[in-house]
Amino acid sequence: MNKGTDRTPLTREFFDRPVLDVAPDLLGRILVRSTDEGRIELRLTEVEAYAGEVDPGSHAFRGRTPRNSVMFGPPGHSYVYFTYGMWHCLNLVCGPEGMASGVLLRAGEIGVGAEMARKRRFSARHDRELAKGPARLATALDVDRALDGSDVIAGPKAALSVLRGTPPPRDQVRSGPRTGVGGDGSHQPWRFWIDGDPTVSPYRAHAPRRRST
DNA sequence: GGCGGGATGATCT
DNA sequence: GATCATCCCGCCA
Repeated sequence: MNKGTDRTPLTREFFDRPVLDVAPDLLGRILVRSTDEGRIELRLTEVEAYAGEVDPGSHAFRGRTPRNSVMFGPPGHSYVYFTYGMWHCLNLVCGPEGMASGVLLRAGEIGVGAEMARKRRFSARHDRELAKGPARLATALDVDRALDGSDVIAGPKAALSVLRGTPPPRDQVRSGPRTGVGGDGSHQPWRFWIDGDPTVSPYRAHAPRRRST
């Protein structure tokens, strides 16, 4: 990790903005996960924006449910969901409150605590694959539903927090369609990543699963 | 390295 | 009962 990285936690105001402002601005920030075993730090390299109840790709599209209720609460909190029967994904809720918008954290580079991440991600061949993909990121950082609703601006001692880090130059930020989102939500360029970064997950077009016969 | 397909279960209609 | 913001393995090149 760069010397001179800004280790100040992000503020509530940072998250209390429209999701399309917050999402690209999260690139290069440092996500800190603290557990009994130690600390893992990850530099965010890929994210996706989900624009609340107006976005067909969003869990909040059909309104508030017990699972997604955190998305409707104050910005600066984590929303963790369980999917495909096996995996967790980590999101950060953005403002304004009640909009139910969030940013899916899709990939990052582990700078501190790689040993712990390797233990949890034993099948990864290279360190750049430890958090390449949203479920891998959550697995590497030991994130599950127990962390749903965590306040991420409480400082680096909290279970989950985000520090200012070092955002990339504007011309290194790319955007494109979101991964795995079909239907009306598929054409918005709401996926953001750092150009050329080896930890960015490969794009896969949305492919409807075959009907079982 | 690039694919096809199976695994697996909470959630919501 | 369909959907799901996925990953990994095995196979082929």
